[in-house]
Amino acid sequence: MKRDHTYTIGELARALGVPTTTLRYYERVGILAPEDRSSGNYRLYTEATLRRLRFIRAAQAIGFTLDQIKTLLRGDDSRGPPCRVVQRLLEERLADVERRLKDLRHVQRVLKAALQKCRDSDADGCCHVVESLHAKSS
Amino acid sequence: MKRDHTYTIGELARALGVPTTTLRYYERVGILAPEDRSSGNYRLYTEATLRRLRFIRAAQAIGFTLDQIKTLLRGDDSRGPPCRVVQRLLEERLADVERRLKDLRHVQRVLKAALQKCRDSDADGCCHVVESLHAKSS
DNA sequence: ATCGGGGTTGCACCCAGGTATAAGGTCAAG
DNA sequence: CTTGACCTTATACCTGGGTGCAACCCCGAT
Repeated sequence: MKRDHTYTIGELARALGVPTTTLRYYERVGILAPEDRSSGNYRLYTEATLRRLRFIRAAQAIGFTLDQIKTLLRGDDSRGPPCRVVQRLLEERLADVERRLKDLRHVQRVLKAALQKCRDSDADGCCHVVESLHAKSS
Repeated sequence: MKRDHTYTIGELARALGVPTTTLRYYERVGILAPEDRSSGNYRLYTEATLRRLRFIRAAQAIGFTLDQIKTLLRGDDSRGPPCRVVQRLLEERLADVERRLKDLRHVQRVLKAALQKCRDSDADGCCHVVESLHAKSS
């Protein structure tokens, strides 16, 4: 086990392919602080920060906002976790995703129909798109 | 056929459930202009504007940006349409939607797995969410 | 000692699609 | 002829997740 290994901001950035500016931004919005500062006032990060950052990026990919991710992480920081809160967040996100899936499937159908129309009326003026986009739901 | 019927901005807004401010915004960005002005300098819209607005909202619901919608509408305005352009826009949008569907299905799986884990480890500390979110793709 | 490639700060700006506010003009009904 | 609902303009601001810039500091190699 490597103990005490620290990263500068650039090293952390390279490790996860995140711009350094973004890491400073994360600090500004209070989601990812460096563990310490070097003698020369450089930010110093540890393995723990690395894991935290990895989680943040994964959660972002899932569609959580940084604010929500903060909440998810609070459950990690202060054990005696607001597990309920975390679970609710997951459930809400899942519900969102499923709504979104439904909507997108609808959109997919509409687009396919529009394209079909477009291709059918190839020769003539074509593109009666204006008439053919009738999405009833969002 | 009702000819010449005009709408004030408020009437148009009510007709489609769009705030008047948004209609003025649409004018600013050059996507929906009033046909004329009244003696008192009120914006006057016609049936044609109404149809155009309906299209705009439908296209937005499909996920097109206002810029893209402008392009779609250019094919409507100046006949001798850039039909190819319109078709390409539809195809690109469809491809986007399908990518997004794929991503969301992945997200759905990850969330379900995380929730399952959360529910399994009900009694203990619970919420090993931090470990369980491993979305490899966006 | 100096040079290049790090790092630090603060502040402004980007995107899209609006929303808010202020200060005033118009119009129909009572 | 006033009241109230509606309209006009201009300008600034909002959200989220950053990006860009200026001006300066730090550190290791030459």
